Amino acid sequence: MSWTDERVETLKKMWSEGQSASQIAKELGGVTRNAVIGKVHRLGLSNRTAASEAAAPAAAAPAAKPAPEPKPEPKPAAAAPARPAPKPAAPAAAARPAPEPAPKPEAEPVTDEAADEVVAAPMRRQIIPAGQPLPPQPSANEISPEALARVGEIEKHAKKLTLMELTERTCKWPIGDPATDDFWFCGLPTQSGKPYCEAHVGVAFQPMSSRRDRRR
DNA sequence: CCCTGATTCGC
DNA sequence: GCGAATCAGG
Repeated sequence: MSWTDERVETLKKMWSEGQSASQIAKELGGVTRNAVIGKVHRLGLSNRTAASEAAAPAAAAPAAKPAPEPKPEPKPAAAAPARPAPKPAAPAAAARPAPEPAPKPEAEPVTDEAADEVVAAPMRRQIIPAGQPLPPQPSANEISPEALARVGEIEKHAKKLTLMELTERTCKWPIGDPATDDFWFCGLPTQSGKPYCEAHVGVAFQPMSSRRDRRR
């Protein structure tokens, strides 16, 4: 596989959308995340709004180099992308990982004002309607209130992954209405071997006894 | 252990 | 230019 214009375009798009290198690699196919990262750097579009600031936040600093070499390499590097903001074309198009949106609502959700605190994260996920009544969940009326309560709680922290973002270790519990944009997968860490996170395993797999005992 | 991105360097 | 290997952080 080579970097055709088309593939590069996809790369640029996804990278600017905040997709991880591995996700982009999967999407493109035929390349590893290393290849993607390598290309990203070669394209000079490395820093995309301080993604993880883990390493090399000041990599762009030209003077940061001790430069023991006799020849001081120019090193373009920076180029200051200064994107004019990625046009919020589609409202709920891509699922943004949203660092820490909700403070922690107590009981009733729904109240979700756009607490626009302009800090370091420019790309804030559009929080749309919110608090929709959950679509019919499997056997919801036969599940222990405790389990349901836990699900309700953890779903507030759901990572809201799209179908493509699911991996073997992300909870595949669907949330919302598949017919609309208001749909995502839980995405929290799976219970190990299970397809769901702990809370969702609780509602997905019920002990027989539990079901019988609560027979009406 | 899973994941991230960054960097190096032989090809 | 490319990307595996490696590094480093979460």
